Amino acid sequence: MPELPEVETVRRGLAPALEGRRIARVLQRRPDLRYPLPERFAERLAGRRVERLDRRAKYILARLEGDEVLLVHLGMSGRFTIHAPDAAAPGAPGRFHHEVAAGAGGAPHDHVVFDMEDGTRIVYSDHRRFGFMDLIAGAALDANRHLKDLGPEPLGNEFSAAVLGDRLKGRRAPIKAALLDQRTVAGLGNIYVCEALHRAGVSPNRAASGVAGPLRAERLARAIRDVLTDAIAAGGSTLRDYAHTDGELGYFQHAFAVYDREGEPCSKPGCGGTVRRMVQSGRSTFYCPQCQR
DNA sequence: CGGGACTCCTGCCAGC
DNA sequence: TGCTGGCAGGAGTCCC
Repeated sequence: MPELPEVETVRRGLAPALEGRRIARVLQRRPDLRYPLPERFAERLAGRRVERLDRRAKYILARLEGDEVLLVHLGMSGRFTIHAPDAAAPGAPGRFHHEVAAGAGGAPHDHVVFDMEDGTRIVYSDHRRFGFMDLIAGAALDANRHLKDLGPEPLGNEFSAAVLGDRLKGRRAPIKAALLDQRTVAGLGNIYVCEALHRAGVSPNRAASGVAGPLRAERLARAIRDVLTDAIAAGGSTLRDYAHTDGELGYFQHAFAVYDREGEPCSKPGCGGTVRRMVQSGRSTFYCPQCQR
C-alpha cells in the first residue's frame, strides 16, 4: 500500500535498524526487480555505514558513508521486514548461517537481504516486483531520472495553495489524473488522491484548471496535507515503533472515507450521498457525487 | 507539449 | 472444487 504515508512509516520503522549502523553483507537473490539492480550491487553495499534515512515522495533514500545513496521504491507490493538476531536465528546469537535457508530472507519473494553488522537482518520482498533499487552518487541525486521531475513535497514548506494552483493552471486533464502525476505534487497515489478530493469537496472529474483558483486550491492543498498527516499519525500509533511483532513494516489499515467504500453512505455530516466507484484512466476512483463538485 | 492507453509481475477473489 | 477474468495501492514508455 505504499503511498507517501506508508513509505514514511516504513522509513521511520527502518531508521533505528539502519541509521548509524554498518551493513555487513548483502544477499541479492535475483539480478533484477523492476529494473536490473546496479552492477556489483551487493559488493558495493557490503561494509558501508548508513548515515541517514530520508524520504522523497515515495522513495526511501539511504545516505551511505562515502556520499552514495541507496534509492528504494517499493512499487505496489514492496515491503521490508526486520529480524532481530535472536528471533531469526535462535541458538546462534548475533549470527546467521551463511546460506539463507527457509528462515528469514528465504521466502520466494525475498529478493534482497541486508545483514547488518549487529546481526539484524533486513529483508526486502516484493512479489509483484514493481519496486526497484538504485545506487547513486550523492552529487548526482537531484539529476537522477527518478527524482528530477518530482513536484513539491506536500508536507514540506515548499508546498502551498499558490504552488498547487500554479501547477494545475491550464491543465485540462481531470484533477484526479493531475494529482496522480508525481510532477504536480509528489507522493500521492490512488487512495490519497481519492481521499483528498473527498475532503476538499472536489469532483475527481473536474478539470485540473478548474481547481487552480485560490479558493479551491487552498481547500485542496489543505485536504492533501491533512489526509497525509492523519495517515502518518495512524501508522505511527497503530504500530508500536512502526513495526509489527513479526517485523513487517508499513502495513496497516487506515479508515478511509471513500476508498473501497462503494455503495456506502458518505461519511460527511449532513451529506446523505452514496459513495460511487468509477474508472478514470484505467484506475478506480471512489467519490461522493453529492458533496464533491 | 499534454493526455491517455498500455505495459511490467504475481496473487487474490468473485463468479460461474 | 476448480477454473477464469478482473482487479490491485506505481510509474515509465509510446503514441496521438
